[in-house]
Amino acid sequence: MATKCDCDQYELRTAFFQSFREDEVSLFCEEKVEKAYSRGDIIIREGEGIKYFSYLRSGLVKLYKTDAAGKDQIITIACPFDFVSLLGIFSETHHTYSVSALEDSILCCIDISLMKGIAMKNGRFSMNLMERLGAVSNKIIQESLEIRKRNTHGKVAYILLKFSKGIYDSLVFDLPVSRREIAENLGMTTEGVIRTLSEFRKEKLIRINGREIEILDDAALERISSFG
Amino acid sequence: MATKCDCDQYELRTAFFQSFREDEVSLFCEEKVEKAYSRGDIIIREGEGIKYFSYLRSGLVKLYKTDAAGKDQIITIACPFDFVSLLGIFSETHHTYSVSALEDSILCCIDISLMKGIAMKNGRFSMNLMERLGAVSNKIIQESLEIRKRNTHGKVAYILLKFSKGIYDSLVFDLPVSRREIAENLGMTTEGVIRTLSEFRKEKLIRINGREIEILDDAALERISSFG
DNA sequence: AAACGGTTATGATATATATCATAAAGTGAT
DNA sequence: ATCACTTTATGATATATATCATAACCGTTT
Repeated sequence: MATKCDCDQYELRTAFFQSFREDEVSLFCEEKVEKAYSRGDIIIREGEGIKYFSYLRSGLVKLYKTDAAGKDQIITIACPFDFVSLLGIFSETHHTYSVSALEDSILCCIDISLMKGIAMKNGRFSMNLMERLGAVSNKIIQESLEIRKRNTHGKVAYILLKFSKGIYDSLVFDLPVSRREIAENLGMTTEGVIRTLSEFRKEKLIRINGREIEILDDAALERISSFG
Repeated sequence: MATKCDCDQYELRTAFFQSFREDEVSLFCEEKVEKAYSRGDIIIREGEGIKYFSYLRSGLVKLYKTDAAGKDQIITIACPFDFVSLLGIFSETHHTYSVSALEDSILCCIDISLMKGIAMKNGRFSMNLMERLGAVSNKIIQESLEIRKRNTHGKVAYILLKFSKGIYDSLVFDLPVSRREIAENLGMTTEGVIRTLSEFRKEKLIRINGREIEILDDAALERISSFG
């Protein structure tokens, strides 16, 4: 499951680690491993010790928490080159959320103490990392506020537009999640999500075919998303 | 309004900047200013350019966003030694939220580029900062999830317990916020908050005298908070 | 003291949303 | 192919919550 790093160094340096010194790039690539997961695999379990700093190389994953009653709450859906490790990574010893694969995914993982070691010695890298981690955390906080202020119609319109514009960049796409998972992300019930999607379909805002969605009236969805 | 630094270095080094070198402590203290604000003062306006990195020395502030309709959404309430600057501080050029004083407050501010300069040169400090900023962002995300999963009774119980245990460490305290602000924090209506508080009063869970609250039945509130 | 604006408060009502029940369709395992 | 199980779907109903209306109260200004 784990293979040696095959990232080309160019990508590494531009996308993430512009601030690495040459010897650090080598060290990083030497130590980094890629791990492949299939759709549905659990990648990280809440409560596990933190071993790696990791980011998503390809695929799609969800970050979520499970409460005492066994109900899941999805924190966010992470796209390629998002960090799977959030900020807690340096202040916590154990994961505070679980991660699982929504699509077949490849993660790049590097030993957390090595990561800390490099950050400790290289302020520029540390800053770079802080900027990136900060942007991710910020995005999660913003999105959480955006969802909170909407009613059910606005929430569903919001997430459809997020998939269409933010993730797949297409008016037609396959939902990577079940209606239940959408509900867990939006703080709604599964039936509520299904019903709202059906209503959008009846109003000819979208076409539904199982998990395949086509946005028919983008402007109307935008209106519902920003109004509701 | 702005005065020179008078933090004693011991506090500085232990609470925040354990990792500073001696010359950095001097530089930091040389450049740092304290700013005093009165209850109600707006400290930072959403959209303003980021000039300072700052943390709360004393008092209580709220971080919030104002939407197009003029409605506020409170992101979090920050206590002394919380950072007022969240993670965006290094990835954004402008503030993405406003900050105002709930109580008379003193902020410690340091020029953002100086902060970046020190972080850039001192990896250990940078790591330390990242840990602290990470913990704050993490707390906000966690709290947002906690609030989201509760119904109105659970939400109000949750915030009462937060004030009692998390902030004032007392069963009797003065609410630092209006009912409207509680609503803005919990994603409820003002009337909903007032009504719920009245119900708690009628059920003898709390005593209300204006903004003064006394927790009478802590266990029941805990039950409502974790169940609802 | 009076007038004003905001906050707290409560009731009546409307509406949004969840819950419950049921069923069809899809999915994976044997 | 059949079975078990989950997901999607829809209707009926219950419930939670918001909205609207009104009023008392409080602090501030005139």
